[in-house]
Amino acid sequence: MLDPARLRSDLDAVVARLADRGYSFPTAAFLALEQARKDVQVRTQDLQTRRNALSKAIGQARGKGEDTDALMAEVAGLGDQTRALEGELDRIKGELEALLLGVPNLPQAGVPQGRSADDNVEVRRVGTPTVFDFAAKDHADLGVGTGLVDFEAGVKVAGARFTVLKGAIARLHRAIAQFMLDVHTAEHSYTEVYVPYLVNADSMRGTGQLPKFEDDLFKVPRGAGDPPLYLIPTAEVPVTNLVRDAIVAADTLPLKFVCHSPCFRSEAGSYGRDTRGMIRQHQFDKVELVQIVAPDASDAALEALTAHAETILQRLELPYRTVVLCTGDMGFSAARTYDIEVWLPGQGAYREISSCSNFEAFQARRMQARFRNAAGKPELVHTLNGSGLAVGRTLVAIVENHQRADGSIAIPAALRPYMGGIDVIPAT
RNA sequence: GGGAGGAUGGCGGAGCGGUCGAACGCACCGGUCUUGAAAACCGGCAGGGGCUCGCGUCCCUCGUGGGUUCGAAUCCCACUCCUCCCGCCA
Repeated sequence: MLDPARLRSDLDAVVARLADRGYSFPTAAFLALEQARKDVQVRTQDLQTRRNALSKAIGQARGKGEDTDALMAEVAGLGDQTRALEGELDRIKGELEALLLGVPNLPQAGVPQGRSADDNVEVRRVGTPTVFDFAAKDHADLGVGTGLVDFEAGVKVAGARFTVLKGAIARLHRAIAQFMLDVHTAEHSYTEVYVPYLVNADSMRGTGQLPKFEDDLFKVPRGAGDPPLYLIPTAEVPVTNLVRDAIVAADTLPLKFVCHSPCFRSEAGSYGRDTRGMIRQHQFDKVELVQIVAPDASDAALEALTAHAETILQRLELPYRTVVLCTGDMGFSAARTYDIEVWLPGQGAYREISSCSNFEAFQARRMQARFRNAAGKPELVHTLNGSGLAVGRTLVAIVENHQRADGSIAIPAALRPYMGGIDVIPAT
């Protein structure tokens, strides 16, 4: 959520910056609501003041044994009037909040101007696209070729966009996650956390998935009277919400968490896209990096977090590039985002394998996540997160980049300790 | 699932329906004292919001939501969560 004070004091600049990312701020509706809010709030508070003063006077008079009939007559009806106006104020504030919850974050200064992914700017490229002296296959063919990736079983058990892994490929999947966790905890000093995979609506609202993107989520209804839960689309949600409604001590910052979890996405609206293979699944694993930092530290933290994610690709000998997303391609809650794209020979393209963002105070304001600053006053923290990395897509990248002419797959050296020492997954 | 108790500021913990946003203690901050520190003493110290150039001032918040009342931390109802006991399951 944007800072309401800034919206009031600097509306034109905010509207202009939102337009840069293709969002049209409902200025007229906002101004009308804001005017109504101000008007009703002042009247409400005025009534409350009078009611409180008279009530207090009644108490004092009673204490002295004086007659209170005159005061009682004066206050008669004030309570009802006040309650009516309070209800009106609540309604207006609710509308205002609903409006603001639908407004995306402001891009940082320096984020390139653009409308789509075509306008993203490459900031570095590491390694070179893998070349083969044989006809390379994509991961779907390779996986089926090993007999260890079973797309049909996934469809039978659950449906489209679900996949079953077996044997050495299932182990490779596990090895990738273990490796990432070990690197981030041991070398990058993140604290590993295990969290719920079903969360409540407050958590989804805190990180920005609700109210606007409910269609992207799997919603789990419960018994009558119990509110629904939601399957997490990323560990970002439960992990970042650890600091919701909290005031943390300044000396505990930065908080750095790493979390391996499954992620569930409805993929509504992506029909027909990436239907082949396991690039886009309803369920996939991800190792997520989350940082909670002081505001003045968030820019540097984004660079560091992105580098932590890139380390994994380097260790796995995978070529990649890092791009900064343009204003028009950024996610709803982000102020600045780097996407890390791994080279996929099967597609002959770089494909997203990690997205690292600084949300500044956008999520913190929704969550009321604060720290006690040097002045001793609560102040909103900044939140960041990034994939470090998506496990399923890393599996795809390894299979495709480390394939051999006979259809077997070489295991990168970094993963062999996690694979019981084997260095190749043979084709059947 | 059954029963009992509880929820108050960063923490602990008081609070006959009326000067209670809340005693007291701890923690924290500032000061006096001290070579420095500790101790002692003095003072400060919840969050959010409105109006105001500012000094200020007003409103809301004692788990959440309703209700009673001129007035609710305090009374009533519902809900949530926590603790303990019994049962059940892992």
